[in-house]
Amino acid sequence: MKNTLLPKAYEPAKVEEKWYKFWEEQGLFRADENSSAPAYSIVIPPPNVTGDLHMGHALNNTLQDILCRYRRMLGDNVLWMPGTDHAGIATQNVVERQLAEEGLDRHELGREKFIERVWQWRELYGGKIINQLKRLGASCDWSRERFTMDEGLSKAVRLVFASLYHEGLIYRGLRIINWCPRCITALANLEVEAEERQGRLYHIRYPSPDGRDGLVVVTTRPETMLGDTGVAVHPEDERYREFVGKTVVLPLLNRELPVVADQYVEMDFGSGTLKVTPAHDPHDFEIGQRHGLPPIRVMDDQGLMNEEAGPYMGLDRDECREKIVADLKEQGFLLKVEDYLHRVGHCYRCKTIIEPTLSEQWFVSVKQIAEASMTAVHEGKTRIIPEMWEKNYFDWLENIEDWCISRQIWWGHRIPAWYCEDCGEVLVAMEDPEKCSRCNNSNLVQDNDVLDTWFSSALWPFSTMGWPEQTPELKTFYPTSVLVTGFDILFFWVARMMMMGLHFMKDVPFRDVYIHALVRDAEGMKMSKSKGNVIDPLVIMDRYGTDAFRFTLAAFAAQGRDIRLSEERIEGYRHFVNKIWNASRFTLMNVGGVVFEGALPEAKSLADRWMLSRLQEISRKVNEALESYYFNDAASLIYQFTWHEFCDWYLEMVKPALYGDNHKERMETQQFLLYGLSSVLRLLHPFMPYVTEELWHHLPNSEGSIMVADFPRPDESLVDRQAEEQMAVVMDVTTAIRNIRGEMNIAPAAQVDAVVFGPDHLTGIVQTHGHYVKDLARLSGLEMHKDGKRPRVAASAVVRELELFVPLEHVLDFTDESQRLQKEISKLEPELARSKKKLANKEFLDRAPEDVVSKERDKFERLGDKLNKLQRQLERLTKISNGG
RNA sequence: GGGCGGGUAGCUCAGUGGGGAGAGCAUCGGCCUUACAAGCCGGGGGUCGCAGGUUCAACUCCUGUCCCGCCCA
Repeated sequence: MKNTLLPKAYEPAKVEEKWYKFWEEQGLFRADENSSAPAYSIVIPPPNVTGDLHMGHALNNTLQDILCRYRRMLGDNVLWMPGTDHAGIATQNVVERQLAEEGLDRHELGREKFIERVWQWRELYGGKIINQLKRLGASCDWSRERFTMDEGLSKAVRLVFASLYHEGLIYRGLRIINWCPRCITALANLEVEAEERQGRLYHIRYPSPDGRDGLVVVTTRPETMLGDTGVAVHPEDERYREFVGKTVVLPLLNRELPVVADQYVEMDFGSGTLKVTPAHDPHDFEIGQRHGLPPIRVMDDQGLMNEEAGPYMGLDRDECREKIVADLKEQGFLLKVEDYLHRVGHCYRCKTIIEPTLSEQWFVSVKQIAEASMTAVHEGKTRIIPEMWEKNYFDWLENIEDWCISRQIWWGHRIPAWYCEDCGEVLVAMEDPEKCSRCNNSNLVQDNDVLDTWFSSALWPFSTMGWPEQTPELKTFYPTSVLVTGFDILFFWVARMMMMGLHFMKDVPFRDVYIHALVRDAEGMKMSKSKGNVIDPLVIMDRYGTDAFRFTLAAFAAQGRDIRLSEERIEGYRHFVNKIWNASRFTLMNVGGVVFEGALPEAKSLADRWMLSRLQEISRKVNEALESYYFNDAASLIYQFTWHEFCDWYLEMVKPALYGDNHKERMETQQFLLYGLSSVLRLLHPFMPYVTEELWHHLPNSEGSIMVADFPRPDESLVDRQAEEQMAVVMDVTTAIRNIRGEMNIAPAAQVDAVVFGPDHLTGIVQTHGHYVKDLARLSGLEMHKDGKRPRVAASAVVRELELFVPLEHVLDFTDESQRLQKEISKLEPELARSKKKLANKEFLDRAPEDVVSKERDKFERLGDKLNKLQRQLERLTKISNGG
């Protein structure tokens, strides 16, 4: 017999670890690639191996876990594929920082040794975030855990690179790219974050060669003038027509710059002239190309001015700017400086200001594969949920530019390209080449660069399943059922997975993409370490328990809206966990270890019939909500039902039967009570895995883990409309009496009587189920009459068509009671007036649908009847209080 | 400048095919009633950003407008 005595309060810390271990040991997270059950699969958005679990991860993985646990309970063959990505730049940064502490840098160590160090680091710390995900309860199939630098995934990366290269979709080219002088690497356009900065507009005079005024250019970056090789004006700009084809002189360096006419120039911005720096601005580069203006790089890889900068060589960008501005001022070239708010690109990893720089890099030509990704969504092969994100997805893909994939770092997949030192041939191959395919010499050097981490992440949905091998996993689980992710990586990751999946698997990587919210702080600010407003999920789990935390996230995960999280809210849901705990405690105390055999008997009592019926409705709605990613609806449905129906009403209603001495009645009630509780726990399990598992094992007839118990599905045969209607009457009458008690300040312990007048169909219900009312409203007596003399000194109320009196001889305060009635009346009056007006409107009667009109008529009658009764009650009261 | 989202109770938010405005927290009053004071019972509180329009009927649809947030240039 199981232990049915529960401690008074739930202590999460004691049970969480135990059950996670249990699930793992029982192999309950394992997916079966050979099963014939319906497959359900999700690949985890791989967290950075350097990462710590933050709120974003917590939300993201809670939602995935809810889906996975739900599907498992429905009997699906669930694969939740976990893993981490190697986070090239971030990881390299971490290890370099570690080296710096030892007084080393990676160049002293050398490439091979450095990479060894990174692997060592990964061995030691890479498991951290995985353990944190386990803390959260994530039911991933850890036996399949993958890492983007694994052998298999690396092979996939290499094959994809080689294929795209041979298809002409990957190429090497000289372009303006985004250069981070701190990370010392190129970045993709996406990896640059534009941030508003207070800057300045410098108006600088570029004189004519004859010493006359020349042109005034306007720039926010005066240091780039050292790389100017021209000045552009708009072809239709009358002001500067005479300058076109002539030259002006670059101050400080005294270089002659041709003046060209180009459509790109905005005539009404600044002076309407544009200094052209082809090596440090993408637009300038294009203008340079059109007019034959050579690019001159004036900075080196670390952002220091180089030999082209003449006297400014060796200064960094900021120092150089200061010096140049001072020199220009001194020499009289600086005409004006204005404050100017503009957006400046920053490295998304280290926040350093990006330097647009001309550089030779590898690119993926994406236009063509982007097209297929759009089509797939247009055709509904993949759904994006909520739909509003589709537009962003399309916009981005429509305006997509080639993707710069080479990074000048060491940690990552090295580009499988070799250069022949003898003939200059470029070789790209799956196997490391030994000889040049053109000149047959073996003087080959591999490209030094590695690939963008997102390049390998883009293959995640199939590389993790063993591609390029044709594995049973791929057969069973690809395409995956859904991808759950935040909108911040819609382009970085989702769109790219679509492109790669469609190109290499010939099918979309996922059927659904569910885009969830961002977690913000209570003030709606994005959480960030620098703002100091971060709430650490691990601290929260310690303090409130994982279940309360997860439930909070789910309850706030409304589609299309950010989550404002505060500890208060989590605390609120901890109360809910406790409520469940205590409802279970109550149940177990009153059921003992009785194990019931066989099917549920037919419910006879109103309480049981009602509870069972309500449960069907709730489980129907919860299933619907989970199927369509309305996590918050599912959570609040269960919350409302559990607390305000199951606990507030049902548990109270069954107490007499449980405490009574009718053995048969007690046994039946125990069965339904257990069934109800078991259903609640199963409904809750995807949200609150730990407490539900703990309680499950205390239930006398439970077997094994709740993880593999059946998720409640609606059973139409248990829906009982009549019970729900009757119960509604019982609840209304009970509430009305409780209201009177409350308003009249009748002590809870004091017993009162109630007399009910009204039509048979209602008094009949009250008659039959009066024991519930008596119990819940603490009545000593309850009488029913069709009509007759009303009690003299009594508080009264109208419920539906029932008039309800609580005789309070000697204690009734006439003033209080008449005020109470008056209040009821004045609430009713405007409502009745509105209804009356509506029914007096001929247009309404003519045009509104019949059922709406008849509903309105019913309402009018109901309100009128109620008002009448209340007024009569008030009159009678007044008469009595006046001594009548 | 373009696009998207939001403005509903003191706070945070639901309201997914137009037809009686909801929840949680907070607040007020009453209760240690043998599951739970992390609780129970009851109450108060909203001209649904503003202005028009469509409609018999608008929180819901349309137009304009103000404010806030995000993305892209």
